[in-house]
Amino acid sequence: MAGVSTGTVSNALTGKRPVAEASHQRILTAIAELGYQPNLMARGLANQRSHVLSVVIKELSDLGFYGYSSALTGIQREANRLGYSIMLHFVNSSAEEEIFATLDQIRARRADGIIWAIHEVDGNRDWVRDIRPEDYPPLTFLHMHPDPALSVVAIDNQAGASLAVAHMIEQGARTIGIITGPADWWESQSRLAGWQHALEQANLDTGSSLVVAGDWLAESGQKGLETLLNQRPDLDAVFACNDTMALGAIYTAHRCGLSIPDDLLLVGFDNTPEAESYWPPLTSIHQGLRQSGQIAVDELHQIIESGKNEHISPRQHILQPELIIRRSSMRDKI
Amino acid sequence: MAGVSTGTVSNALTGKRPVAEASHQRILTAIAELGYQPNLMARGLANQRSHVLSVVIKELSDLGFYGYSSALTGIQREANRLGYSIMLHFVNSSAEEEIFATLDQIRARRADGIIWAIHEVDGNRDWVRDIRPEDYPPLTFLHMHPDPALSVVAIDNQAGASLAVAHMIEQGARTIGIITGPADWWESQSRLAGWQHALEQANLDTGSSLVVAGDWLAESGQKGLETLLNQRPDLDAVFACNDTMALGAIYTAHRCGLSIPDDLLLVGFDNTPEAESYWPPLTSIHQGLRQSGQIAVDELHQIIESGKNEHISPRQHILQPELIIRRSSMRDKI
DNA sequence: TTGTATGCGTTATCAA
DNA sequence: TTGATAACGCATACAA
Repeated sequence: MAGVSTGTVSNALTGKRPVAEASHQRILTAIAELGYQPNLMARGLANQRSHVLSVVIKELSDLGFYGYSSALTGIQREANRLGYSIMLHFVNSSAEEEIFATLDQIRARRADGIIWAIHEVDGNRDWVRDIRPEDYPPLTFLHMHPDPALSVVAIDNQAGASLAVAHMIEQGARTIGIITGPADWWESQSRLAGWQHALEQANLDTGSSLVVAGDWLAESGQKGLETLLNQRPDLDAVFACNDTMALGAIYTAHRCGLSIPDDLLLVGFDNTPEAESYWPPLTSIHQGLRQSGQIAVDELHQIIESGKNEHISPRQHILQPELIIRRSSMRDKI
Repeated sequence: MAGVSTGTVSNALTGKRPVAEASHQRILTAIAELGYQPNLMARGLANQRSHVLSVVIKELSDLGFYGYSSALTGIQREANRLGYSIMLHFVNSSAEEEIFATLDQIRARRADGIIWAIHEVDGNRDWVRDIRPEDYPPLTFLHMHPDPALSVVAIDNQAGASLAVAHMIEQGARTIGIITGPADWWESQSRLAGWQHALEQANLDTGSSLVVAGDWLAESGQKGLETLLNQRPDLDAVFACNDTMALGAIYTAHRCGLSIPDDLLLVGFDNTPEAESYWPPLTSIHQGLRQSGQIAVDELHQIIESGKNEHISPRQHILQPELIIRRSSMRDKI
């Protein structure tokens, strides 16, 4: 008799109930011969558990890829370790229409959890207030404004920006401009606040002529520095809110015959792998993006495993960034 | 009576059979009230169709993110349009162990199709020969060596490289070095062949002292140009096989006091958004990565819809890249 | 230790 | 046009 019942096969595969060694062997060889693969849709249906994590990000095009890519790497590694598959969703606008279309898709797929990693823009997280939590799987927000009512994993952007600016002050800078991201992004606001805080600590100018908004792309860094130089001929340092815009600023400095760091100090944010090959090599703020992705998965996994009925109180994970010093900010060259 | 049978609900939602207007309305309002979402796992189980596409890429960390990110964007857009969800899988090594673990996961999830977008390295696609095709869903290879027996969407890397080199020859270059990617990558080999072809056409030197291998990262571009300059003091142009390594080459040129383009012409590959903010702005080869992702999805969709039993003969899509000229390669400045 | 029966949420078949 | 009923492939409670 080659036959074994389906129940026994199930037990052999999941190991939830003991199976005789003989049967176990027969099942294994049969599986190998037939090229059998368990159907995870059926299993999910029976278990009410899909072992799928939905990750929602903004469309990667145009935008800096580095942030999303790094976070995704951390997410994927940890998810894989814990036995989850990753479903990827893109959202482009802040239109509620699109957001709810995505959420519906996630619900329909019965994902076990959601990592919401859309950069926060004024008001584009309001939908959370409007939904019935019991309709959705556990939800963790990645790289967004901490909120005690929600599960959030984020970088301390303000502290990072302060780190950058304080460092330039220490190097002797007195008139420090900033090229921010779009004004409605939380990250922009947070880094701007950090810049301002560090300057106030040192009693330095924080006037609006020192602030210009970019859009994270290199070209806006070019124009940003142009504008700053026009507004403040006495400018002696710049904090660019990401490395890509810093690259644009370097471009403009070259074009204007200004030497970095001799005439102008420069610090970026992100610490992309390329930053050390800029000319000059760029001082930058390192965020633990991979780590934050990992933490988000762990957090979610914990909530999922807990049964989520016992209403775990949401946790806030705030990671501290780190200053990586390179030549672009060193007044006295080595 | 508020009751309608499940079958009618199914028909109302899928529209596969006519439903009375009255019932239809009642169903719609009930759905809205209850916050009902169809269970796609159950639907998939019944339909033998998951409406999931599995995308397999190499882990993004360290590697240049640009290529994968762009392709992923194209894939996601088209998949979304056609009603597929995207499952993302990472593979790191060429170990068959890891490859088959990934393939097993995909099979277990019953994906409708696979986009295999791991950069090809010597022999790491051999597994295709060992599998029984009937065990797997339709499979399309993205950015790999065309193979008449397989469905492939790729860029013509050789043509792109030739474009780059021919352009520099036209600008007056006579001793043109190349910084390739890792020697075992198909892309590297292909671009190297294009470099060689263009030089032979013009009866120029293709000696091994003009070739140095990088690893796609900026730092290898730095060292690459150093090596080339040591080996060939007469070097007057360089083709870097991606923009990131070109950035490294620019670094070294600056460090050595060489002017690009006055002393050295430089062309990259990828045409990343940052390339135009390098100093000098970088001439580069534009690949239609987003488009190739889209084509891969369309291709797959077509095979899936066809029922795949009628053995569609696999198609090869080869996209032609494009030369984007910027200052780094212009002998006579404007 | 193993087989049998039932349910998971959907679609499809067949009557009504 | 609709309602019952049997798959789909797995897990599980209950018997054996």
